[in-house]
Amino acid sequence: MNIVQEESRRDRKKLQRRLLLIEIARQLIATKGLRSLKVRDVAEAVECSIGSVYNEFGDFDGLILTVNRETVLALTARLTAVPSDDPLRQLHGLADAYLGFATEHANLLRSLFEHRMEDDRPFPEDILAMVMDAFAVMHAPLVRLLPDHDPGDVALLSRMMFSAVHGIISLGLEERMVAVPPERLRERLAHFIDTHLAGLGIPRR
Amino acid sequence: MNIVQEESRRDRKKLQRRLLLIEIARQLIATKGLRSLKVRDVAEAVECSIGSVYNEFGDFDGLILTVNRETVLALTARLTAVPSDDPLRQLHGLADAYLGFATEHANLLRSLFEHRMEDDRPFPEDILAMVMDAFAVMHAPLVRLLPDHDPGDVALLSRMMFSAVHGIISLGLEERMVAVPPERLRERLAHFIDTHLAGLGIPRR
DNA sequence: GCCTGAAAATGAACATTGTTCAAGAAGAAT
DNA sequence: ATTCTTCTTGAACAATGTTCATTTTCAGGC
Repeated sequence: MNIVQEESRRDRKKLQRRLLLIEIARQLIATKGLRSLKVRDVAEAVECSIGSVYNEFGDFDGLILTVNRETVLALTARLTAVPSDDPLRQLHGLADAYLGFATEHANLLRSLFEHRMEDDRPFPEDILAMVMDAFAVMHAPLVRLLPDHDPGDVALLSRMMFSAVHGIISLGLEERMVAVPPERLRERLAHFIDTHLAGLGIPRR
Repeated sequence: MNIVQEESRRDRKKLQRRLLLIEIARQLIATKGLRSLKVRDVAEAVECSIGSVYNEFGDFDGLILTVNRETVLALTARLTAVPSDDPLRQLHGLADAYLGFATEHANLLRSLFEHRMEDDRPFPEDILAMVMDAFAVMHAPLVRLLPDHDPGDVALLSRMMFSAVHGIISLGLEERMVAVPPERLRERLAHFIDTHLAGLGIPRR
């Protein structure tokens, strides 16, 4: 046997199907919500047996977590793509990017934040770390805007600011408990950030 | 038969059990999380049949929603109890009160915000309204602090501010994705509010 | 106290859905 | 072609929400 990983026909098919399973599951979550996701629906859509889902992901949570993992990655990618030339504009861009992502992928984001593990099984460390990373995106621009502040304070501030944005958006987008009208959300978010920055001593432009 | 509601023995027992069912369900949610709540566990703990749970609440969601309804009421009571003599102190008190409630009843609050209806059944209007009410508690003190602002703006601002606090707390309390260390949360929240108020032109004390 | 009709309680049976695993199919190695 | 490993399958099982025919309870009238 070759030491080098060979791309056997079997492996290719297996990977292919793994990707398909994830894609189908994602679409089902995105369109009908996490609660409506059923193993049998996924298996049928992919035209494979129920057992194969288990072979691939261990259990149903495994599939959900895989989708959630990719959701954080997509979110991070979107946040990272925000131009960083101007720190002030970057902060607004980050809030906008999050709002955009939350609008387009409401159910996927909900799945990420609302999914609970069975029993008391621990939440996967890697997803934790990825979410933490995503919530730290405001750190860099804030460091540039507040060069004289204590680094620890800025680190905390950046996560709080993004958590605040998250709270405003996630509640604002719940059609059910509209804390803020959607159409105004964007401008209001920008205003909110400006106000907070002003409180930090950064002049409005 | 009397027109006046008579308190028959039957009615008393029924009400008694209804209260017990709710209490048990609440404790189970509070200690083991919404996902671990099972009809059979509740029925067994109350020593009644499964069917009685259905007679009382229609379906399982009905029981959960009843618990959630009482959770909003408890939250609102706690927020309303915050002294309102000094608007600035009141704002801090409201954030503290929410933090306290979220700390003591983490799972109940999660149940309120994370529970999704089966299929596409609509979320009960009354709970929506109650949550909206709870999220408007910052309105009164902000009106006093910003007497010259547009009333509509203040209404939006108050909901955004509370949503922000909600976001910071709910993420901060997730042991799993600690955006902000719990012990610092309290002081940091106060600081966050002060900064935002400063941005609104209200001098720090 | 007994009878009777309405209301409630019961829990076995059913429906849905996550999970397991023995048997078989498919492919790789020789 | 044969063997050996690995993967796939889906029937069976387990857990859990839901229903409903039957039984029990009990208020009201006699």
